[in-house]
Amino acid sequence: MEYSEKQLAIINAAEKLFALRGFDGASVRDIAHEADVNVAMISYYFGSKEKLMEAVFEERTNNIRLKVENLLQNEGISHLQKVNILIDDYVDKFIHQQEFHKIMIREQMIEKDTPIAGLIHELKKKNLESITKLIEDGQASGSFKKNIDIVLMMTTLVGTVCQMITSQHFYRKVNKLEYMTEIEFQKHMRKTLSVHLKNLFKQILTNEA
Amino acid sequence: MEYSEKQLAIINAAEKLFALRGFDGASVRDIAHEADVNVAMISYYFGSKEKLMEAVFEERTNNIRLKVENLLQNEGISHLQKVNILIDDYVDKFIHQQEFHKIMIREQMIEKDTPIAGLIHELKKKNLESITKLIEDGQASGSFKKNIDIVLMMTTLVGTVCQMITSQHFYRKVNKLEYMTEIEFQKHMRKTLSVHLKNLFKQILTNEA
Amino acid sequence: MEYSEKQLAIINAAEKLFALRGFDGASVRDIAHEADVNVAMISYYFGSKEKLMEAVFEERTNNIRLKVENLLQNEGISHLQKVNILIDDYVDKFIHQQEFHKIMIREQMIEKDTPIAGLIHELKKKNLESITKLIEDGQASGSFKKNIDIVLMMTTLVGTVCQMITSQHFYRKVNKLEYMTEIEFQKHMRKTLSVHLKNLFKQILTNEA
Amino acid sequence: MEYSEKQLAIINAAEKLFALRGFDGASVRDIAHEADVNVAMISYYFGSKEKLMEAVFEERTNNIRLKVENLLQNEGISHLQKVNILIDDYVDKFIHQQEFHKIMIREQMIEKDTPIAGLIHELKKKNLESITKLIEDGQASGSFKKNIDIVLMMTTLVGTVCQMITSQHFYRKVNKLEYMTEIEFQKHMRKTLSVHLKNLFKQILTNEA
DNA sequence: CATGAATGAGTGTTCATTCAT
DNA sequence: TATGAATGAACACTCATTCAT
Repeated sequence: MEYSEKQLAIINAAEKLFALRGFDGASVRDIAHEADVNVAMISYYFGSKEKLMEAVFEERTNNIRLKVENLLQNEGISHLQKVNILIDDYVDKFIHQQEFHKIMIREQMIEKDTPIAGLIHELKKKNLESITKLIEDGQASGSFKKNIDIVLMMTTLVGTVCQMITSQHFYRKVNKLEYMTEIEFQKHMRKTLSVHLKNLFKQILTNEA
Repeated sequence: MEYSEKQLAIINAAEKLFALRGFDGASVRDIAHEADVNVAMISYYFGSKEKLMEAVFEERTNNIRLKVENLLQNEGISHLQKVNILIDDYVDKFIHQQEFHKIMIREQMIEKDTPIAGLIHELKKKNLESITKLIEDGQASGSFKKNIDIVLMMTTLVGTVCQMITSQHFYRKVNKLEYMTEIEFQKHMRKTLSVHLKNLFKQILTNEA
Repeated sequence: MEYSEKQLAIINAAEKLFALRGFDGASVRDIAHEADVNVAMISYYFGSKEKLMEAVFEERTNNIRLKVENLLQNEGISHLQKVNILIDDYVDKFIHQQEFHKIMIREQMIEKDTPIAGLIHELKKKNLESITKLIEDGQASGSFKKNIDIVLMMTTLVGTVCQMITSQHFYRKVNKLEYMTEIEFQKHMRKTLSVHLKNLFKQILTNEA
Repeated sequence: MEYSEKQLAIINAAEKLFALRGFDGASVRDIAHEADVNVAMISYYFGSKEKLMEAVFEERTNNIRLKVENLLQNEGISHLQKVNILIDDYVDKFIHQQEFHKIMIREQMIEKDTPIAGLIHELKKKNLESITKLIEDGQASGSFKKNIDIVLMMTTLVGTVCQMITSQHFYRKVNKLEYMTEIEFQKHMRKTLSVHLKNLFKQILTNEA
């Protein structure tokens, strides 16, 4: 699907406002105003508010999947290094696409069987499969422990990053990091999360500390 | 604040629907219908939809704080055991009050300076202070490592539990646990999270694996 | 009709708020609060909000009719003096019962055939009849001119006083009488209107200036 | 401000119903129905019910001010004739814009400091200034008496016309003028008021009868 | 292709009134 | 008799969407 400049403006505005106020809290009027287009354009281009949300998802999930395919075949690096690369990749994606991920967090909680719920499920399943391959590879080679609850491990990965995103104001205040610019703080979060999660994963996956 | 039976019915219904659909997604008519009361009762009892949300928060946060005070003085158990008790306490609270915690997750993301944002901030700050005391106690006695990023550690605790809650359907499906009753599955989650988090914390806090 | 203390409190509160905000602008809750009684009392005592309005009317129109009967028979004073007494009486009544008269002004404009419209019509008719007798008496004795449009004359009397009441803020400001207390200003209005209207009536009724 | 046909329909309907039932007594649904437009159009065009009221005022007060400027400079007519022209002008305006003037009467009585209260005050002040000039001109030339309470005089003018408007049903009934058409009756009122007020003013302003 | 105007359903809230005690 | 609780209808207003051009 190729979108025009105006359509992309709408998608960007929608992502921002959906993240900030939730689906119901963001009105199509607000979105249209934010995107600097006529209100009618949203129905005109996307059919409905719900379809716009789906478009946001499709647009943002295109390149969101973890790039694990090439990684698997690369024999020059250790299995743990591969996992570490994946962690960095994931943290980066999350921090750079905070707004979209906020939407995901919200939508995950809704129990309705919407098309979006399906998209999220699909995405998570594929990510899980990629990781599983990587882990099983490491287990086969003896690098990783047996009996690893991969879903639980992923829950800690995703959960820690999510929580850091949703409560970043609190984290910043408590640690007195208000002096940083937004970008500096993002780098700080990125580094901190990276080190922290690599340590955790090393412990989960291997027997060493 | 003491609430009547009807008021509690409204609070319960509101908690459920706010958790499921978000504040804007849940209409007062829906809530009234769920609570089996007249729509006007909500304004009558709580003044407004916003005030109802605040009532939900006040009602649910009354007993939500971690019971760390008595724990600190108990000298019969090790510092790590104290932390483990706290983890169990936290996991229990979260699982038994899933719906309220979903609301908290949602509200955390909104950047507006609402009274509720203040309540959440206060709650997190107090919990953090409690934990900090416990950890510093352990550090002073040499049981725990120095240089522990407590906020980050808490982020992993809260994040992992949150993520488990929000994606429990996915977790259940992938692990083929649909055969369990809701209560059995909750027990399973509780146990799994408890063991997992205790392991992680042991690694974070001490030098042993 | 005898009213209890509470009923009178309600009637007084209703008069005040109906005058200030109009019938629809004053809620029964406001009235109950102003009267310091339970909301349900209003329906309980008076049946409905409309009936309360009627009660206000009945209560206030009991003694509002011009006391012309005795005046007619008094042969010690001239016809013009009798008219002047009536003018003073009318001005006094209006100024001391400003609030009720404001309600009357409002209700007069509604075209619906309410019981209140009937009460107002009746009151005006009786007042007109009283005046007419007095004027015709004066005409018979040769004191007053023939061909006097009594209704039109009364329109000027009532209209001037009404207008003074409704625009008293404007009158006070323009004439820089803010330094007066409320009571002083009422006395001032009373005197000014009295002199002014007596002059006008003298001109209308007689041939002298 | 230029209004579309639909907007004018709304303004006309609002004027009618506000005059008849007062601001609070006239619902936006009634107004929309009277104007034969969708309820939402009122918010769409005017923003709110209050803003609609303001629009009614702005629309109706555009040409409502007394045309005294040219009159002052005209040297071919006497001062009293000028006053008489003004009286006719005023009576005409009032009778032709009865409904709007009813709104003014109602709004005048509310003590709140609304934008509309300000508009009314401004209008009355300007009208008063115009009249004052005219009167002072006449006084300077010796045509009019000294020591005239102009505000009081205007109170009689405005009050008499107001009262005639608000109680026209009574006037008509008492004088047995029901046989007239609405327009005939309006002409009758116009003529009657004109003669009556000119007489009164002549007496107030000059020494002759 | 694009848009201002328009719509009907829905929002949270307040209303006068009635109910149960 | 007196009242807190409760009700259904109505309130002004906003919503996502559609229409006419």
